[in-house]
Amino acid sequence: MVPKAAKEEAIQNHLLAGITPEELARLLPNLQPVTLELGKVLYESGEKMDYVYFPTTAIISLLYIMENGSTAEIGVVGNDGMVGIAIFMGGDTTPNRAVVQSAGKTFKMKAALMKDEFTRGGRFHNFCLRYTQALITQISQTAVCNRLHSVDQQLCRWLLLSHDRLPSNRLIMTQDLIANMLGVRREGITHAARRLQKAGYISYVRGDMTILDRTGLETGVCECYQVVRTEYDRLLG
Amino acid sequence: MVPKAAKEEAIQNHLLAGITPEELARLLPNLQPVTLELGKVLYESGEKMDYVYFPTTAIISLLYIMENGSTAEIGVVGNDGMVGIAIFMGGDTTPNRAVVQSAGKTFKMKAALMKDEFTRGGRFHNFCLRYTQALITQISQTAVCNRLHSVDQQLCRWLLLSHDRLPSNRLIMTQDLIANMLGVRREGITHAARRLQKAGYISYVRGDMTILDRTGLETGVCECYQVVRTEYDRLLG
DNA sequence: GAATGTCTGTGTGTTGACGCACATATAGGC
DNA sequence: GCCTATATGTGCGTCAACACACAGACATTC
Repeated sequence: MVPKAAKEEAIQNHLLAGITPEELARLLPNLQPVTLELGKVLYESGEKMDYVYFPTTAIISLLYIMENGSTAEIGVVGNDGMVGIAIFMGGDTTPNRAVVQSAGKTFKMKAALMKDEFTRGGRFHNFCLRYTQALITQISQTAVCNRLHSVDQQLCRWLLLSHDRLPSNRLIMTQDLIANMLGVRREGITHAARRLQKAGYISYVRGDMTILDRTGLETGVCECYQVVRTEYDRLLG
Repeated sequence: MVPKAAKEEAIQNHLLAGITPEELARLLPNLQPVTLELGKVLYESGEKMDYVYFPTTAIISLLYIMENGSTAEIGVVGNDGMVGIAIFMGGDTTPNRAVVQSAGKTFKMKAALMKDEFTRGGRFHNFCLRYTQALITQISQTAVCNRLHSVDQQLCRWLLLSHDRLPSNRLIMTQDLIANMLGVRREGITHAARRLQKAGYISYVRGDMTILDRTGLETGVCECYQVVRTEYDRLLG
């Protein structure tokens, strides 16, 4: 039996909300709710993926880890999508780490079941592919932004992308961790965050950040944010 | 009738070379050979794609164009892949421009025929998806490289990625154009290229560059190149 | 061979981000 | 309350890349 509450919770994830009732009915018994703590690693680079994850309130960051240990984020996944696209794309692994950026809930499903449902075709298949294209846009825009924009702009972009995937205005995260995500120095984030706080857009105390004025953040962001946002809406809206 | 010569030429493209004989036989009558000049734009950002392109000797660059006109490359496609993945991913467009970086030959095919063959499933379907995953890795690594590495390292990476997709050691391309691809200043490329020439790795005269010592370039490159190379081999090798 | 346009080399000053060092502030355990 | 670990603020020297300016080299055209 599938309790109705599980369905209500599952469709907080936009992909699960968008598929047909028949598809959802097939998937629901296989979706296991999991609560993820900050910092939990879902996949290690090159590691075979056993599960696909559909976040509802958690946010997952996709990171590349350099040989010297420095890191850079290539994309972020929340209730807009799924973690583990390599499972149906055919590669089974990626050279990235998937790590929990904001604690919360997800549903996980066995990789084999994911492949089965994907190969049935149908709307689920199409949704997975369209989501993948949206993710490609996000990664592309990260590349562009890393090349051409300032740390200030990138912090705004990152905060807005996170906020879009967050159930509240609070983000539990130290400046040191944000710096690791963006691949910049911790001091760089301190400077940028102070400016945003002085402007009244955010407030923060020791790893507890609150977004006070989204519109303000949007004035400080580069065009990259809107490009990604528009593309997600176009492909999955 | 499909002349045998056309088949010989088509399978210079690795995707076309890897699919089943039946699939190739179905596609061949629909593949039109096209010779592309340097600078030719295949798709504009947001423009509906009418054709998918399978390069054999040409190289296509995927660029993002900022509102202020500055540009940055997010990926490069040669005989290893195809241009126009948005056609089968379902989005039909992308926010990027596809422009010819190195003149040469491609085969093009109507978007509708591409979709038909893709939805048949089979090895072609799987190859398209695996190629897409490889491209994601390339874009991801571009993001990482843009964040963490020097112009010198990035030029080496770019030259090696291009050389892998080139039928010869010659690359017809001015420093100004390379700068636009990498999203850096022309002078930055001048400096980096001079160092590589002094080291004997390359030689160049007014937009005519020759790669003399690949192994040398590999000593100057960051790990990003090898990550991408390995992933292409794993997924499509 | 003169004129023009394009490509490459070089200099100067500026700036954004880095690396390092250390000061201050808060939370939590004992 | 004290201690320690962690988080944030700040200063300073360095450096890579930037913007701008212009000189020289080569190619093409007439």
